[in-house]
Amino acid sequence: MTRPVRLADVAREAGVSHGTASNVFSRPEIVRDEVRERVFAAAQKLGYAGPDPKGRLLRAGKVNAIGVATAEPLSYFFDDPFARTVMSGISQACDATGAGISLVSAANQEQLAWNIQSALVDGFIVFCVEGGSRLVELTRKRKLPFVTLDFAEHDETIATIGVDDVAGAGIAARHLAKLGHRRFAVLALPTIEAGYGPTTLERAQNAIYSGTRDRIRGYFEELAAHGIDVTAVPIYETENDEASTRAGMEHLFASTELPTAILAMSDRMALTALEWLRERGIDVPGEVSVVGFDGVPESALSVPPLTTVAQPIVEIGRRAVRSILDFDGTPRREILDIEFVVRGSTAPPPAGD
Amino acid sequence: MTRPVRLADVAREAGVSHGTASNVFSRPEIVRDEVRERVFAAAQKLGYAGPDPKGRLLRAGKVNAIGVATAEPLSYFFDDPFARTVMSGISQACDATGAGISLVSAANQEQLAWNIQSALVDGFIVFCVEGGSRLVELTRKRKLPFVTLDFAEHDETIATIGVDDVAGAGIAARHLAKLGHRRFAVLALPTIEAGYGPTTLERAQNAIYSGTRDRIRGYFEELAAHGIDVTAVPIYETENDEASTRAGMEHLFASTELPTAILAMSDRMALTALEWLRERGIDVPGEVSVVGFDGVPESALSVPPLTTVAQPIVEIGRRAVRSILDFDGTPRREILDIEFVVRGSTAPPPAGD
DNA sequence: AGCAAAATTTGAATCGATCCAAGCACTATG
DNA sequence: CATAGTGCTTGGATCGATTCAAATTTTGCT
Repeated sequence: MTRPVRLADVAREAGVSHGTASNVFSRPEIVRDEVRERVFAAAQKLGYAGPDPKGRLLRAGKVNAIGVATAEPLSYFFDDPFARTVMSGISQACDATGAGISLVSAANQEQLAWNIQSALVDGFIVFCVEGGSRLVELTRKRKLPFVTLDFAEHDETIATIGVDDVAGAGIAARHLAKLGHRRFAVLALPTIEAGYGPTTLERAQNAIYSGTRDRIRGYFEELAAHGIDVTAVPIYETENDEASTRAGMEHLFASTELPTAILAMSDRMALTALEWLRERGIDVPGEVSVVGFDGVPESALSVPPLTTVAQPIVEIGRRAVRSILDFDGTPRREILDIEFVVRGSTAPPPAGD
Repeated sequence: MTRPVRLADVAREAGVSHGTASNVFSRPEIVRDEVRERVFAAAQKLGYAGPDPKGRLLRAGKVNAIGVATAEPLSYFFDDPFARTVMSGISQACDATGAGISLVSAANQEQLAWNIQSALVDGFIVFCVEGGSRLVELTRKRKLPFVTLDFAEHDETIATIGVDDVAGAGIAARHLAKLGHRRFAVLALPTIEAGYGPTTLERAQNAIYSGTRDRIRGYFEELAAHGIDVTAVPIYETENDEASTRAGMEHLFASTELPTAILAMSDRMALTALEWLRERGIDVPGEVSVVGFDGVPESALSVPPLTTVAQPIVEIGRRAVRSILDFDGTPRREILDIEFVVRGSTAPPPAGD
């Protein structure tokens, strides 16, 4: 555990200047063969690990890595189906340019702020699922290029990539309404900082997360347009995980007026709902229809396969990387097309309903 | 797009030394209130983004990030179920200590070497699935703490965390043999650099990947012990992806002697096999039994749920991080216990078989 | 006011490399 | 033999911060 060998040590050992020693490693072709050998031999002898990237970095300026930040725990990137799929796209784009990926997150707020401040990256891709705006502020302070995902706050100074949530939610609601459904229930993404439980339309419309707000708006405008009594539609706000979604299903199916159609704001919730219904022997789509949102790969594999509002998730990831790498000083806002994918989880309501 | 503001600029603007300016940001409590305010004001005025981590890094020495390396494309971390689960464990341990995660990989060999050399990390966790030993050599050159996963080469100078592959594979084979199976087939992990197709026992026993070698050994020692004609057991080597596994199933089920038991060296292959069998209406476990290896979360969710040799995958990830963070100069080799999980994909062979 | 102790501030040194203008050695040319 | 040209090497400057011993200012006390 001795002091590590520096380039200067190697240079001294080889009897050359540090400039030449540096050249041996970074542009070997410009130094004389004999000298190069001598330096390599010295490096070998001293056990030199090669130019330390920490030193190089300061001079070079570029880290060659993209930071991906979220306010969730780090495992979010590997556990959440949507995040995972975006990361796939990010990976593809990074592989294509040889860039690395730095995952930045933390268990608590203070640590998160520090991690964002000290992350060695060339730019950030920010997942705005929770604690979005605070995270964005933290990131903005770094004065590096960054792009937000799912951050629909209309701020022209912030680059973002997303889809038209209002339109997407609208299509989902219209699909079910046209099939003849009249009794709806909504599984909503978080509207406030933390916690889950039944909520009201008014509260949902004032959600601090714009994605939640927009999807709510899309659902309800369309339902209203089809003459549904919007005030009677129960909304259950989850934390987009299994436990709170199951609690939501319990709640929605404990009422006297059972819903025949469920609008889930994420595939993750929709898939959990499907599972919950199957466990109780409630037939999907015979008795209840379910529509998801996102279009994660898993949605095609469930039984029955999920009807959902598919975002071009991988493409979102790819573009996010391009957006950082090609940043020209002016933040871009990209709205990508959604595709409504009708699969096996939706059908007309049971006869008589 | 002007030259970024440095701490020295702020110091000059505020009329203090750069030493004091530095203290304002890193130990604000030791500078006089009035001065602190003055420096903050100067920073504000100049649009200073805060101390640049690139500069700090050189002095501090520690990056506070763990590198995770593989020779696969970056998306491997998000697409492969085993990798994903290990990453979950790594995430947990990193969150617990506030460390970040740097994903290091590359599409081609040259780029990979460069990325390993220049990764800004405090240590490496190396996934040795493919190109293991080359990757290990590259990593070793950095002279940073590192730990390999799934690298059973018996080299005392290399830290590793894994399971007893021979024993695990043995249990799987014994389970099937005891159920009465006599006609086996093996879906093997890669034995050589690239490519897939039918292979021989001899070639598999000389696989360049020790994990493959050990599992083969475990399977065949146990089968031989149960009086099975080991030379008649077909082995198909895949690339552990869907396409090559499907090709393997086609091959194995094109023969005249249909197998009643499939030993898959990974859950990923086993799950694909299950799917392939279902598509063809071949009943599992009625007509064919399948045993996987790994114990990824998905294995519990398939229909039927998969009988498999479960590694403590998340724990492997957690320990890998601890192994880097607590590195004391001597590489540790940890062998964790496996657990054989019997689920619904195995049963006695059809009567008369 | 005078002096010691405590609290701040200073500025040079350091972290580990890369870059580049200038210098040197050697060869080719008139 | 002087001159220009080519090819390699040198060493100082720089990247952006932190650190720490020494200098300075402030505070506390008589």
